[in-house]
Amino acid sequence: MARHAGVSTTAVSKVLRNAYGASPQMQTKVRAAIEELGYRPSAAARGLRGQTYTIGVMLPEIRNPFFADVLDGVTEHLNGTDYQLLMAQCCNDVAGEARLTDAMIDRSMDGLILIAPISSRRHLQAVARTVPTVVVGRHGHSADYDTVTDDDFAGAGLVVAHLAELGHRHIAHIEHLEKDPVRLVEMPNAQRADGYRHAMNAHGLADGINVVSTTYTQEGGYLGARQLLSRDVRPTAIFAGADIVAMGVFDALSEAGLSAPADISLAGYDNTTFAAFGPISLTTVDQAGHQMGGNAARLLLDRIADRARPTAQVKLSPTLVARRTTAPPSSQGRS
Amino acid sequence: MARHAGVSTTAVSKVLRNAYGASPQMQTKVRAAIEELGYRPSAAARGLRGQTYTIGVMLPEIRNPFFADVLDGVTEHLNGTDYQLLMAQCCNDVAGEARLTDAMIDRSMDGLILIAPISSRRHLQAVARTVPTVVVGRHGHSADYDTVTDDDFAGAGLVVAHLAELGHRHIAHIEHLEKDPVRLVEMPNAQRADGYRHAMNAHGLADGINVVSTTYTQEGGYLGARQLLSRDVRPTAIFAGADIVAMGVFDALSEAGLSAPADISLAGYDNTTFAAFGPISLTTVDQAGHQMGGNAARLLLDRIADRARPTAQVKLSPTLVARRTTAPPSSQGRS
DNA sequence: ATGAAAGCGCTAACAA
DNA sequence: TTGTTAGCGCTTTCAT
Repeated sequence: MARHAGVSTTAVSKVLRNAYGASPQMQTKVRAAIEELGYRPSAAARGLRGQTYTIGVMLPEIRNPFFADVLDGVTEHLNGTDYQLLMAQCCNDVAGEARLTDAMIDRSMDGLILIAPISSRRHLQAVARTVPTVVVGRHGHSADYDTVTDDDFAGAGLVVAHLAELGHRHIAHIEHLEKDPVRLVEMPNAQRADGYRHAMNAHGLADGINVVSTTYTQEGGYLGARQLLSRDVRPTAIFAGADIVAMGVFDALSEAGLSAPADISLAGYDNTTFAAFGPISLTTVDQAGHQMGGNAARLLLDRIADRARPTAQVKLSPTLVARRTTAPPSSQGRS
Repeated sequence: MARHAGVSTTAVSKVLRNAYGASPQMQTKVRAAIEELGYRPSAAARGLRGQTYTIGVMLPEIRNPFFADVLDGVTEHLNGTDYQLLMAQCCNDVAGEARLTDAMIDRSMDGLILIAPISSRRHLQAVARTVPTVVVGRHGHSADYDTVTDDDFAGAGLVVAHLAELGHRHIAHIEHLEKDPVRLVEMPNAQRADGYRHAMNAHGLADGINVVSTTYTQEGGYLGARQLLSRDVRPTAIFAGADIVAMGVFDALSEAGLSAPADISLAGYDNTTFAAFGPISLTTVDQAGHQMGGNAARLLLDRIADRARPTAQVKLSPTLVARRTTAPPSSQGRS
């Protein structure tokens, strides 16, 4: 290739990287040869010395549209740069996450964006010390990685305020069961549950606090709702910790011959496309996933440029999206 | 690392790859050193000589749950192997697809799975000649790449048969507008439209043929349905070419104060989680995305093992999933 | 069975 | 401004 252009490989390398020390005529000569031979530099070989121009994104679940929003934000920010985004879905267990981060490091990626990781803090730190890393959707400072989060505590408060304003006093919450002490502080689900309790107290609704612990899945929502519906005192509103959980609640409601908001008000969290869908029209909280992704990408590129820069914590504010599944409590709902 | 174990780098390499020529004692010695140093082989450097153990998946749209199903099938089949899956979302335009396939080739991936690509056949061939490739969700033979498809023609037939059996005679179809002559034959959307026409004729419903061309998006479904509803002769049933299109149809129906199946029957295609969701309960066609993914992974590994093997075309049979959005036509629906 | 040496396609330090 | 040279961390002949 270099021979074809009649120059040295160094020259080619320089032109490719727009590095210092390449005359205009050299540039044209090399570019012509590149064009002619359809030459493409091997990112793999390049990675042995310099950068691979590859950024890895780890996502826990591809089906959750919220993560797709985040991804769009990342993609958009990276458009026009030389970086290529490669993502991998992860398996929802700590060992799998470690395997995946290792795999990305082995492939000498230039930077990693970890979305809602469940790994130990210790592992995240180790990863971040090896390769520039941004953690999305997990609270907690670190000197090694930047973070982008949504203010989940405040978001839960928005939901409670909305329902309280409609006149609900007995507002139940379905949370994702969390036992690990670190994650209990850092995971969004825990923050939402805390925010719920705090807001209930703040609105003088301490008596209406009612939490069911399941998982952030449709199944979890279904089981949680069944539990709530079977209790002596039935809540007039349910705040599901995620839209996907609300889907499960819908299932349980229709099974019980109930509907929202006629019999019970229902709110979710994430503003997924599912929530926005007309026939559903779920009241929910918008996390601005797009912005989160954009911020993550920006922070990552900044860190790649300067690894010594102090870490940043970006916290975005959620907004309530009131739709048709929430309404004032029906009289029969009170008990 | 080799020094730490007191052996040559060659020996380490051999142990790592379970290659011939490593005594048991050598094995243990090396493995001990690996453990001790927490050593990880660089997949990047490895790629310069041998394989990278990386498989790339290109998907057009991460939000479509059908693609997630396919991905699950691929992942499951690859579990337990040394291969790591990395995916990238593509931009729905030919140039972007080319950029992405190039990027994956530059990163010396061992194999590619292209899901529903819109690139020219020529480009696909060029890619497949460079790296083992399996094309999913696109009809048409090639001597260079294996294919995995669903029998879309037959699937459309299932829908028409189901509706005809219910007594519908005027069944409209919303298709994805396709002009490119090659894609007109190879793309699933075109096959579905063909299958629809064929089945309508076969059932003696040639008069009821009514096709609207928009796009396979929610917006496309909305616009298509509005067009159908505004015509003099209103169909008693709508066959949307994809579940996502059916979502748009729902929007248009509720806007017009109509509902399915009371006023009009509605069927989709893909059996996405959305269709299965209780309150929706959309009649649709199941493509067995999971199986498609598994087959794609299997074919790819086979091809990586033997690049000369003749290509295979796997065509899976879809099944109808009758749910609650289809019913016999209401009398007022006839016009 | 083992290890020395060459080289995969690049980039970076240096010399010309 | 240019080209020469020495690696990056692996795999792969080919001697030993």
